[in-house]
Amino acid sequence: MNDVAARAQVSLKTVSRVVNGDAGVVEGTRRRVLDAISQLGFRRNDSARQLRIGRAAEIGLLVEDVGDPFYSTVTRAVERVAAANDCLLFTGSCDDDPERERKLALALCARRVDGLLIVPASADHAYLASELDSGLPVVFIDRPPVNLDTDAVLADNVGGARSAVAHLIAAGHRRIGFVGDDPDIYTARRRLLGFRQEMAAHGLDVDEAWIAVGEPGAGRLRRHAERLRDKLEQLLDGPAAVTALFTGNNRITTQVLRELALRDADAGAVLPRPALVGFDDFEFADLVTPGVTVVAQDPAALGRTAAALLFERLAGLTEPARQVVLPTRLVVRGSGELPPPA
Amino acid sequence: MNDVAARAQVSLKTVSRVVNGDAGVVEGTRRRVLDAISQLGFRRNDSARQLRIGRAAEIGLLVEDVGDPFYSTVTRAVERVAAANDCLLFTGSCDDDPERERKLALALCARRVDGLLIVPASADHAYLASELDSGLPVVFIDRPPVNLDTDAVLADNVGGARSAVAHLIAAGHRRIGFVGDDPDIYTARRRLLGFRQEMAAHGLDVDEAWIAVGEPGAGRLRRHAERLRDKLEQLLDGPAAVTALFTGNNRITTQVLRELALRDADAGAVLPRPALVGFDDFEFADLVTPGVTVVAQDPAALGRTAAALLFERLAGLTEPARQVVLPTRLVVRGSGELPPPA
DNA sequence: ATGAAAGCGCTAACAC
DNA sequence: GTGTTAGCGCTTTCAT
Repeated sequence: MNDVAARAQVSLKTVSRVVNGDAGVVEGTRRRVLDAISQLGFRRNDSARQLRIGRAAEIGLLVEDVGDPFYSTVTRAVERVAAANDCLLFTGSCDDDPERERKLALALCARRVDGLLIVPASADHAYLASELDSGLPVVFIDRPPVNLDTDAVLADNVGGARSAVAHLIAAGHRRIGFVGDDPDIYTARRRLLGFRQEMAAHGLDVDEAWIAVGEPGAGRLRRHAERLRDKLEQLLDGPAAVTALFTGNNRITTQVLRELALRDADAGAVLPRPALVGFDDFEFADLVTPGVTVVAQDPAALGRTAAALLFERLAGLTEPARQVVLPTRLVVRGSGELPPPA
Repeated sequence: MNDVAARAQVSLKTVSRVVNGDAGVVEGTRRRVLDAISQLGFRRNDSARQLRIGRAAEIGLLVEDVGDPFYSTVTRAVERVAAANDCLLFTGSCDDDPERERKLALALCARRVDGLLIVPASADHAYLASELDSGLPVVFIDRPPVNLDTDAVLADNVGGARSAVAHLIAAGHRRIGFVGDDPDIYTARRRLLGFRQEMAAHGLDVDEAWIAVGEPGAGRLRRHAERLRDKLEQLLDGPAAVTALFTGNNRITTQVLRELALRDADAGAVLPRPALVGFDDFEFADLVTPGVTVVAQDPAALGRTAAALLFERLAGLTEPARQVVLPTRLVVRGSGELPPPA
C-alpha cells in the first residue's frame, strides 16, 4: 500500500480510502491510485486488515471426517451460510481423536477465527472455556458439549431410534438386533438408548447377545468391519437369532449390507434377508434390493442451523446457550417391512 | 502479550521468547511468565505472528462441491497432507461458477495463504497470474489451468474412457450411448473424446443421437436429471437405440441407475438392462444389481499428489510447471459385461 | 539473560 | 479532499 501511495504520489491513507471505496476522494486522485494499483498488481493484505479491525471474517468447522457423506453434507451446508455472510471457512477432520480436535480447535482460536462449529470427538470441552469467556461463539453439531456451556444443534437420536424399532415391531418382529457404533460416542449411545426404550415400551426383553457395538477409538470402523462378519453370523444364525436388524449409522448400515451381499455370494443364492432399518439416509438407499428403510436425519439442516445460530451470536445475540433438536423422519423403502419368517 | 509482560514484570520480548520456546531465558523468569500466561488465559495471536513472519501456515482448496463424494474424498486427502505439514486448510465450493471461483481464490490470496489448490470452474485463469508472479504456488486438480503456467494433477480421462468403450465393444456391443456432462467442462470433454477415439479405432461410426450431454452452467445437474428420462427413452427405445451406455461421471451414473430403476417400477417388471460402464467408482457400485462396472479414478491420490506437489513448491522446488496424469482402472462388476440382446 | 526500538500492512482518529 | 500519527500483536535486530 506504501508502494502504491508512492507511485500515485498520495498518502497511504488515500490509497486505503480508494481500496475500501470510502467517500471523500476526488475522481482524479482516485484514478491515479487505481492506476498505480493495477500497475503494481497490488492486492490488500486482509490478514493485516483483520489484525487491525479485529474481525477475521473466517470461521472454523471441525467434523469427524469430511470424506463421510454425512459430514460432507454438513460441511456443504455450513459453507453456504458462511459464504452468505462473506466468511471464509476453515475445515478439519478429527477422526474421533480428542487430541486432534483439541489441537485443531486451539489452532483456529490462535488464528482468531470469528467463531467455531464443532462435531466433537473429545469427552471434555473445558479446554475451550477461556475462549468462550473471551467472547468466541462456539456451536456444537451432532453431539453436545461436555463441561462447557454453549449452543448445540442435535438430531433426535432417541426418538429416531424409537421410531425405527416401533416400525419393526409393527411389522411383527419381536427379536431385533442392534448393530451400532461405540457407545462412548454420544449419538451411538442415544440410539442404543432409544432402541432399549422402545423395546421396553412394548414389553419386549432385550437379549444382550442381540447388541453388537463397536470398539472405542480412531480406526474402530475398520476393526468393526473386520469383526462384523462373525457378529452377523451370531445375530442371524446363532442360538439367539434375531429376525430384524436396526443399524446405528450410515457407515454401519453400509457395512451390514455389504456383509449380507457377501453371505449371498458365498451361498451362491439369495438368502432370506432379515428386516433392516438403518439410522441415516444415504444416496443409494433406494437403489439396492430391497430398498433400505431408514430413519433419515437432515445433515444439511444440521449444518445450516448451527451456522445460522453462530452468525446470530456473531451479530450480538446474547441469550443463554440454546440446544436445538432436529426431528428425524422414517423413510419406508422395503427392507424394514419384511415380515419375520413364518 | 503486553499484559502478560506487565504481570510477569518482564519485557514483551521475554514473553515472546517463552511462548516460542526460545533459549536464553533463565528458569525463574520462565516460570513467572508461564504463570502470568495461564492466569490471563493468554494465547498467542497467530495472525499477528504471521503478518510479521510472512508465512500463514494455511493453504486453500477450492472444489466444485464438497458435498460430492468425489470431491469430499479429494478434500480429505488434501487435509491429511496439510495436517502433516502443520497447515490449516481453507475450503470452498465453486459450483462450477467461474465468478465464485474467482472471488474465493482472490479472497484466499488476500488472506495471504501459502498456497492454493484449485479444481477450476472458470475457463480463464489469467486472473491469478500476478499472484503466481509474486510467488504464490498454485496446483490445479482434475482440470488444467487455462492461460496460466502452473502445476496440475489430472486423471487419464481419455485413456479411461477408451478402456470403458473397449470393454463394451469386447462384450459384443456396437451401438453405444454416451451420457455425459457439459463438454465445456474439461473432464467431460476429454471423456467424450476418448469415447469417440475408441469407437473410431474399432471402425465404428458414432450416431450423434447416441450422445447426450448436459447443458452448461451451475444447476445443470438438476436440469440434466429432469431431462434424463426422455434422453434415456430415446437412447434405449428410439429409432437409434443403443445396447450399451457409457456414463461420464459418478453423478450421471447415479442418475441413470435411478432412471433405469424407475422404468422398471413403471413397467412393474425388471426390464432387460443395457450394458453400462460408468466413469468414477462409488461406494455402492458393488451393492446394486447388477454390480456397476466402472472406470475408477483415485480421488484420494489426486488430492494427495496435488497437495504434496504444493508443499514441494513451498519447500523451494523451482522446476517448470509439472503436469501429472494419474492412471484409471477398470473395475469389472457385472453391468459392463452384459451382452447385447441376441 | 534481558530489553528497547522498529516495523509487518493495515485502519481509526484526528488534523489541516 | 487529503495527510499525519498511533497502534492492532507480534518478531527482528541490535543493545546492554
